[in-house]
Amino acid sequence: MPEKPSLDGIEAKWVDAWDESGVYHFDRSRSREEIFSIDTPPPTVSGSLHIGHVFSYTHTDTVARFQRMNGKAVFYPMGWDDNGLPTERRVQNYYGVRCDPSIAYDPDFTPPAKPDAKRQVPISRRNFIELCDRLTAEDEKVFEGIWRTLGLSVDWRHTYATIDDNSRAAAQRAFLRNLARGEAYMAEAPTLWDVTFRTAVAQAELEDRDRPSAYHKLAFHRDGGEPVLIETTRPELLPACVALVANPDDERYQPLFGSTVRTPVFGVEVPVLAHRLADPEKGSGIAMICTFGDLTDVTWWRELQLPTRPIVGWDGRIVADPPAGLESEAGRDAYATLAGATVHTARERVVGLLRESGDLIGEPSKITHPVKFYEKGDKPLEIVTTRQWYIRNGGRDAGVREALLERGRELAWHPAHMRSRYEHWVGGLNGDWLISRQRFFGVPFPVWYPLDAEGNPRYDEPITPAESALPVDPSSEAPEGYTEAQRGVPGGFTGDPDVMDTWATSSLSPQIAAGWERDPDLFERVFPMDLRPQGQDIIRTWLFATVVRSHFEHGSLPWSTAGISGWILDPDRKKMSKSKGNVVTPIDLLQKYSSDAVRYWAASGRLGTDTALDEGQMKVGRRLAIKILNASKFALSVAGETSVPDPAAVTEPLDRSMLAALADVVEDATAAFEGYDHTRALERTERFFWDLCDDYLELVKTRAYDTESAAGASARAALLIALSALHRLFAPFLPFVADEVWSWWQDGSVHAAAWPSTGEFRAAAGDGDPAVLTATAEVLRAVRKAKSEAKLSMRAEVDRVVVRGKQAENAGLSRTDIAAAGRVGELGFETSDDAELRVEVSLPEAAE
RNA sequence: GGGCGUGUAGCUCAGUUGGUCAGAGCACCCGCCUUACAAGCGGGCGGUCGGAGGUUCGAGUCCUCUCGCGCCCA
Repeated sequence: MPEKPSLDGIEAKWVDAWDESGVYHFDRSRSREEIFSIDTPPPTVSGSLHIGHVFSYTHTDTVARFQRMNGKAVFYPMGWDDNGLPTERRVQNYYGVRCDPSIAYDPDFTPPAKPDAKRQVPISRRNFIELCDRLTAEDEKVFEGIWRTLGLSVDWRHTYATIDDNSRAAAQRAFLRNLARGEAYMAEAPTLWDVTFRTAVAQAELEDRDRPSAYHKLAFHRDGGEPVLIETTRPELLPACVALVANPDDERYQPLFGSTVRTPVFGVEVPVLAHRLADPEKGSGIAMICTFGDLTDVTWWRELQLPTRPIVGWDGRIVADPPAGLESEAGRDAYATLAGATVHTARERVVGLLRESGDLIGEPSKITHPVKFYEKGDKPLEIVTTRQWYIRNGGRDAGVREALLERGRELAWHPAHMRSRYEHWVGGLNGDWLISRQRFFGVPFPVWYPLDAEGNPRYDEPITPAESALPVDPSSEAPEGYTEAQRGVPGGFTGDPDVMDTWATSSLSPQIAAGWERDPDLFERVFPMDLRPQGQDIIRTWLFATVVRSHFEHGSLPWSTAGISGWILDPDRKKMSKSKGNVVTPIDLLQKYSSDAVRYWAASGRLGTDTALDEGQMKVGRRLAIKILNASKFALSVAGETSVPDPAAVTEPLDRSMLAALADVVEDATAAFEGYDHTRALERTERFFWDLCDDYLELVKTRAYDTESAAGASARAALLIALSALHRLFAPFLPFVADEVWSWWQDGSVHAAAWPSTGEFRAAAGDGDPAVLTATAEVLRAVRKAKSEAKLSMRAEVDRVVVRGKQAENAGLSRTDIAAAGRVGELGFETSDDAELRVEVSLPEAAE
């Protein structure tokens, strides 16, 4: 026990000690009932950890530590999400390379010594992935160091990365099984498309942003009648117009239904149709349908069975050839002026053409409206018809949707109201999950296509590998029965060029961590997992996708409980996010206040509750940690460092009272943890501890020094029992200081000790009544108050104290302690019917 | 526009199923070197619970409306 306990260096000391002792190692010999498994969120390693990570990962760690002490073997792995676009960018910049899937693998490749971002060296996908592996391995070390410093009780032998061999194999295996069962399919369909990244994006990655735009009023012509006026924000899509549409109940347009009109400038004849989604209140009540301006166009196109006349290409530019149906010479000439232009330029040109022809009615009226963006993109999404892979998710199938909603109801949510986010998302899906991305760094689809005699891929006859061959890279490996020489030649084969969406891999995190099909023994023991901790922002993505995969593959939930952490708000109560630039990194805070202190702040935030970054709370945590050091040192120095206190020695009513109160705290804290309310467990423990220091410790100080009497032995035994409980109760929250003080008088780590059981303390408390301590402390407080008001030292003598009221008897049970702690000469107790305890304090004449 | 959440002392937050529920910590003020802790200890000031109705013997605690804030979805 140190002379002057301190928090300095406590993190390094215990991080090393825990690593050496392996106290957090998962014991895989235990059966499923004795295991608590956690599907830890894999943080994105291409970014940096921020204080929000510390917040939610601390929540999980308190649960892990509680469960471990509660007798469970805790399976607590850590993953790194290095798969996807953010890493792709980071590797490009870091090494000065870029991925070109057409290049062959070079086993001897070394990256440029001096990376030049402007002259990136093209390399094969396999080389690129190797660099990703190399860089992320370094990044992961940094992350692991921070997590260890924070005190996460992860078993560092169980880590995975979403791009490593096991993850790629798992993602490909799951996909092949989805494919075999018909849960995955390829389709050529209108797809939301980011023109910057030139990739498809999924519904879950969309984001609405308000953008300035303008309604343009256009005149469509018809033979022998007034022109039909429509309003559109996208006049450049006029050549892609396939119909006009109005609401079937709209009397203004009923006469036109079934007739045709001609588009201005381009002179294409299109039908006027009726559809319920046409809003009579919007604009003129009649709209043009283009292929494709927005998702409503896609609905109309599908339901009204309209032709496809796309004009926007993968690069976001107007394609060279005019669409079918645009046949007039004037129309083709007009179109020629648009070919190759960006959407923006095309709009200006079409408006110009409309002005010339007189078909633009009035001036465009400016508006602001929400436009769909890829969440990582900065140009509006276009809709392009492409061939993509999908996984069914209930977006087009009521049966699957209902089954997934039922899974959501099976899951225990903390807090419970988070379930509604899941339900709304699942209920609002409007299509299946698009999982293919036209990117390089990700898990490739394990699929090849035979080429016919003309060299065209036979998409309907995909070639798949055996599961034992996984992971495969179809861009650098030939399928079974083919040689590399047959790649890309007629009669040969071609690899699927796409990679899977990151979520298609991370949605398998429980399977990846649990050794699905790789370590069946482990899988049996930990899956389905107990807890999925995560943020509320990714319920619709990560949580939902994980449920989908598990539902199809295992016919079960992937875990029984979801614990959803809230946001971290900056001091101005704004959500902390990279894009807002208000992100705080944790390192400085950990150093300034200590890891325990930062954890204290984090643990003060309940699941699902947004919490402000509050250094004041960290200060409080630091003080608590220091107080635990000091109080423990004091108690141990008075009571001796006997590691096995004798409950039978606790005979004094005050001591038994304290232990009875402690038993209540243990009961409460245990129940709170079991209900995923870690904050309540902390609050109860902390409250008890401060009261113990302020009142009980002061009351028994003198008595505890008395080594002659049974009363002294009673105090010392009670102190040790309380200390033993408190060290363990604080362990999930303040693991460093808890193990430090535990080590002063106990063998082994507190983190391997048994969680305090209520019975243990009820037995020691015997007939103890918490009211005794409460009443006694109240008397002591009254004495202090009198001294404080008289501006006296707490050591000042008191002539006489008289206590009256119902509780006087309780307080009287510890009269010698009151006399000693308050330095009271004469002490009188009068039990009366007064509910209130009244304390009269007579100070020496001189002081009054 | 819809959904979910939230609004309690200057600040950060507790307040189970309606009846000592008006609390804690921080901050502030006044004291105290009391041999575990002065990065300590003791004491005190401070809000009628966003607003308006309603149910009830009784409502931060239930209902309705309303205002503000956050997030998600349109």
